[in-house]
This record gives sequence, structure tokens and C-alpha cells, in this order.
Amino acid sequence: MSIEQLLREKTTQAVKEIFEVEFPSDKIIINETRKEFDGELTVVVFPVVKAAKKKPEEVGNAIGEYLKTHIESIQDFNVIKGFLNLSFSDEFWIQQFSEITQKENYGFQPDNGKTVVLEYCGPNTNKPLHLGHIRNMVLGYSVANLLKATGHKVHKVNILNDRGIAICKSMMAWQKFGEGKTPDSTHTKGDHFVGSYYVQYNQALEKEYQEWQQTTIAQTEFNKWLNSNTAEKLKEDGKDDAALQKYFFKYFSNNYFNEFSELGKETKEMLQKWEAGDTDVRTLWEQMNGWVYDGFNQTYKRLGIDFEDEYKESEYYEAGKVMVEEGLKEDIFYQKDDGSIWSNLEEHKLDRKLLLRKDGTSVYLTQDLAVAQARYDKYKMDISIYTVGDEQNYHFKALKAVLSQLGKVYADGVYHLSYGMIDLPGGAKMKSREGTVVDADDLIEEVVDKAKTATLESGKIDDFSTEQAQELFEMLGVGAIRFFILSIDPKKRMTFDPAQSVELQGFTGPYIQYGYARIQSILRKYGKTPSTSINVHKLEAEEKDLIIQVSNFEKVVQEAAQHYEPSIVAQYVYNLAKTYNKFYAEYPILNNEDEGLNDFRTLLSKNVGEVLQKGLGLLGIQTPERM
RNA sequence: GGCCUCGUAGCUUAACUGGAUAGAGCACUUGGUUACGGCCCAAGAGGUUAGGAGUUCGAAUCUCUUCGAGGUCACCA
Repeated sequence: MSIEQLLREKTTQAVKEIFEVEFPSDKIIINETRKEFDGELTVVVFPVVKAAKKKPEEVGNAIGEYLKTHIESIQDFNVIKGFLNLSFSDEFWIQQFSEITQKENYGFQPDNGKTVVLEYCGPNTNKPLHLGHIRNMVLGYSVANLLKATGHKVHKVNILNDRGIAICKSMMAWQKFGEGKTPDSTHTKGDHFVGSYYVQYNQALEKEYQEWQQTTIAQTEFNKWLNSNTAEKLKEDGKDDAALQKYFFKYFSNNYFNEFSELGKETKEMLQKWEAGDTDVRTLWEQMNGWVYDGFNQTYKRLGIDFEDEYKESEYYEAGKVMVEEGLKEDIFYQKDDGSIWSNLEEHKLDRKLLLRKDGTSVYLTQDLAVAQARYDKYKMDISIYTVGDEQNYHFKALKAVLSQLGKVYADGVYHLSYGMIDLPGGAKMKSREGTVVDADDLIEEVVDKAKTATLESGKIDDFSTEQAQELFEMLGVGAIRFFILSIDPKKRMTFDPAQSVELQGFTGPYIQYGYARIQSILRKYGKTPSTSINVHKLEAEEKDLIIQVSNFEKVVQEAAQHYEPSIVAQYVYNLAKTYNKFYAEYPILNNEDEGLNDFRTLLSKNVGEVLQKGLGLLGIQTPERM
């Protein structure tokens, strides 16, 4: 039984015996004592005060006395307002630590029989990955680790949005401007290669659009719009004709693409051919997607992420139709006069949602139904996690609701691991159209480069081979990015300052890696394995701090996994490294007269190192022996 | 406009989901290495938790309201 559980139960007993009031033990709040007060753990007695109808101090003292006499390891207590601070004996903490050193796999739980499918990454195959994907990948990977650590069987899968008008745009541009070039012939990473044609396409389209705006047809459209409510409003606001035109053509660009553009027409024809299975189009599509996958794989490898399975939307986008049609047969869904099929989600406090277009083709949600079913057929998972940005919050509520309408047993297990968008400093937003997107590969390169410069300056790895050194720079650079992103609550929108993310000091990944490397240096110097039979009876404040923190690791992992929140681990591991550095600065570890003390401090260091390594590992961050 | 997020030091953020004097990092000022790695340690300054009202022993957290930012309401994905 954990010490906190014991405290809860004994406190309940105390309240019952002293005040003759029943107070459930799970309602008792145990906090860590704030460092400005004496003690290590604190019972918040306010809730009991109400039930006991006494003054907070009185209640605190009474419970304190009781606990002191009933729990041997409690040495002392003090009461400040409604807070009962408890001090445990050094022997108690040494004993706690000793138990931890004996544990196999400390902090991790055995198999709990639950299966999880975790989807993450989810790229489009027409352009390279960007910063948003990095947040996604790093988050999904870490949550998978957390779930594994708490005993789940986790299957990581990717979803590839490999079809549709966007990829056709890249294909079309390559046909028109590509001159048969390939990633190999131009020495370009495949996804960047294809992405460059996507950009070229949009430029060509923009040029065509600009020219069209001068035509009489365009002016007719503009004049029609001038009578609309929006236009009237803008006129009242005093906008001149130029401003109105600008507004109109911006808003009209989608209509232009669909109704007037030559390029658009060609592209849509290509999409239709694709859907009809046209051999030439399919071949080109396979080829270009292949290039993109090659590029993605390089990025995955560099980031150290992996997938057990891949789901291509092209293979599922039609399969959901069957499920929808069955639902219609059973009157779960309804059909409008025009033939389109809908679901009424009002019982789930949502709107009505289209499931099948009037022409019988499927929409995004439809294919997600099919993918969900396919995953369940294969994995029989208890929990299905979708790592997708928060702009799709509504979509996933709808997906879950529709699955539940269909009576799918796995509907309840659907969980949208939602994360906020990334803004750039100065309030700038990442928008591909405005060219403010931070490319994933560029960013990694930049940070790794920064780690290289800083490490070379220190001169501590002069004897490393080129390969060893490069491996280290990757470890540090990628660790810095990971930590920067994962230290922030995923649900929150975050501001990403590239300059700050490459920082290696303070609240960063490399700071913790440095702490780890220092510990390894100590262990090498010590030269032998410290004995686990501890021959120390008194603890310094920092030693006690370290033991308390190390003994919290298990709880932290569970809490982080339960909330799908790696940031809890990030905060924890940083605090541990910080406490260790303080300890390191203040006390000799290897140079004490007392051999037993040397041994204990080395053992403590070793265990702190192990927890740092495990904690960082949960975030997907590696630990160097030297740096 | 309907619905959903969010607003904390100059900047980036935390607060165990209602608990103590709102913690950190960066930047800024000052000090610290004869030991085991200075990418380190210590100290200082920096806050009306966007504004207002309410709920109670107690509010950054819950309710209402005003202001501000974003997302979503596509037969896009």
C-alpha cells in the first residue's frame, strides 16, 4: 500500500474516532508539502472541518496527534491554518528508496489486457510535413509510450490522405512543368519534390485567375455580387471599388476554380479519371505518392517514430457506403428527397450530418467509419485514439456519435487526442497560402545544427568519431524540439519560437540530458556498482528531496497516461534534473571520507539517472552517455 | 449569427481539476568552480491571473456578464 493510501485510511479512522463522523477516505486530499514549510506530505483538513464542526487548527492538531501515534514513520507534524504537515523519519525515506532500488522495471506496469490502436501523423501526400505534424507525431508517439508503460498493448498506425483534388494538383503540375524530372535526378527529398509542384500549380492557377479577373465575365460576376448583403454592408463601411474588388476576388477564388478555371477543369477531369481507375493516371499517382512516402520515411526515421500499420484513404473511401446503407435500411439514418443520406445527431447534442452525397459518393466521415471498422476487425481494440488537431473536434464527436448509432461496441472507446494549433511569434499564424509554414525537415536541421555548434564549443567530445558526434547532435537537437513541444499541455494552442526551441539551457531537453550525462560520468569514475544495502542513517535535505521525487515516478507515469498528457512527465523530469543539479553542486558524491556515504550517493545518482532516462524515454527523448 | 476553445510577470508557460504567500524557464541585475563535467548553482527584481459581479471557510480554476483572440458550422479533407 502506498503511503498516501495509508494516510487516507488512517485519517478517516482518526476522524471517526475523534469526531465520530464518517468521512470517506477517497475524499481526503493529500498534497506534497510546499517547501517553505516543514514536512513532506500534507493533509488538507478543510473538508473535514466542515463535517467535524470544529476550528481548522483544532482538527489539524487532533488528527496530527492521532497519525503520529498510529503511524510509526511519522516523526513530527505542524498545523498551519487548515493544513496538516507531516514529517517522516529519515529511516522511512531510506527504506522507501531501498525498496525502489530492488524493483524490476520500476515505474512501469505489467500487461493489463487492454488493447489500444493509436493513430497519428495523418499526412496529406501532396506536400511535405510541417510543424503541425511534428506536434502530432511527437505527441502521439509519447502517448503511445505512456500507455505501454501503464500496461496497454499499443498498435501505432498512420492514416494517409492519399487521394483527392490536392494530389491531382501536384500530378497535373508535374505533367505540365516537370519535364520528366524525378527526386533522384534533382537530388531532392521526395515529399519536397512533389510539394514543389503543388506550389507551382497554385502559382499557375493564381496567374490564370489574375488574368481572368480582367475579363468581362469576371466583371459580370463581380457586378452580380455587388447587390449582395455583404457587398452592401461593405459599401456602407465606406469601402471603395478597388477594395470591394479585392474582397470579392479573394472570396470568389473557390468558385472560380470550380466553374471557370481551365486548369481547374483539367484537374477535376484527372480526379474523375482517377476514380474511374484510369491506368495512366493511377500509374502517375502511384509514382508520385511513392516519392512522397520515401520522403516521409526519412523524416519519420530522423524523428524516431514508427508505425505498425498504415491505412490509405484511397482504400477505404468507398467502403463506408455499405455501413451507411445498412444504417439507412434499419432506419438509423434518413434519406432526403435528393437522395443524400443524413444522420440526425440531436440526441448526442450535435447537428445533422451528411453521410453520403446525393450522387452516392462518400464524404470524410464515411471513410472514417470504414477505417474504424477495419481496425476493430483486425485489432479488437478497447480504446481507439485519433491524434488529430482540434479544428476537427466536431468531426470526432460526430464520428463517435454515428458509430454509436450504428450500435458499434467500439464506439465508446473512440478518443480524440486533440491538440491545439501552433502560432508563430508576433501572433503570426501558420498558413500555407501565406507562406508562413515552418517546414518539418528545415526545423529539425536547424536545431540539430545549433546543438552541433554548442557541443563543439564545449570541446568535450573531441575524441568522438564523426558518426558518434552526428548521432549525438541528432539526439540533442531532436530532444530539444520534442521537449519544447511536449512540455506544453497538448490541448492548448502554443506559440512556437524557433529561436527559443533551439535553446539548450533552462527548461529544455538538453538540460536534462546534461544532467543524465553528468551522472554517467560519476558512475564511470566510481568504477564499481554501488551496493544496494544502504549504510546511511541521516539524510540531507536534497537527498530526501531526490528520494521523494524518485518515489513519485510511478504515480506521475500513471497520471500522465490517464490524462494522455506527456507534459506531466516533462515537468517531472525537469524538476528531478534540477534537484539533482542542486545536490550535485552542494555535496561531494565520490570524495567523502565515509565509504558508505560515497556508496549511497552513487546509488542515489544511479537511480536518479535511471528515472531520468525512463522519463525522457517516455517523451521519445534519448539520453547520451557523454555530451 | 449559433456552438466550442482560450486570455496568467516583457516573452514562453505551470498550478495535481476548489486549497497555503500563483510556481518555472528565457531575458535583466548580482554573486559562486583548489572536489565528481560551468550546457551548472545561489540570490534579486518582475503578477489586480483581460475587466466587472456572484457562489464559500477559500476562486486562475465554478456561474453570470463585458472586452479580446482562435476554431467550427462545406455535398472539402
